[in-house]
Amino acid sequence: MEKSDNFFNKVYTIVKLIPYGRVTSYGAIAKFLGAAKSARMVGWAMSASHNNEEIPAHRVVNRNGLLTGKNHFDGTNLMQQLLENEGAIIKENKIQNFSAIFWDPLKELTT
DNA sequence: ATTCTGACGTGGG
DNA sequence: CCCCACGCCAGAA
Repeated sequence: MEKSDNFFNKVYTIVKLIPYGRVTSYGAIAKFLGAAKSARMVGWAMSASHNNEEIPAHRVVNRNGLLTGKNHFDGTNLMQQLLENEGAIIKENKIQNFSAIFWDPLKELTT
């Protein structure tokens, strides 16, 4: 049934490529896929990733470094704990050192 | 078909 | 950095 969900596959690939202790934003992935205007679709695909393989969705946050999707995880602060476990500083669902651990596929993945 | 909402982004203040 | 308004694409009611 893999009609043309190529978009999803790409998102999963990028997220799975995110190194340990690193995070990226939906917009960065969306732009990398050429759908910068559809950053929402990235998050939408992420919701589907929940049913797919083990995708480190906790490493994907919005451009503000805010854990917008933490509400979609199993627990209440599961996403935050995972990120903190990787060395991220989170306060009130916000990554303090976001700019420090930010991983841009357009910059790091492509050269 | 119409309307709302949503794991978002950008621009202006 | 935070808040407000608008734009975008897709799915659900």
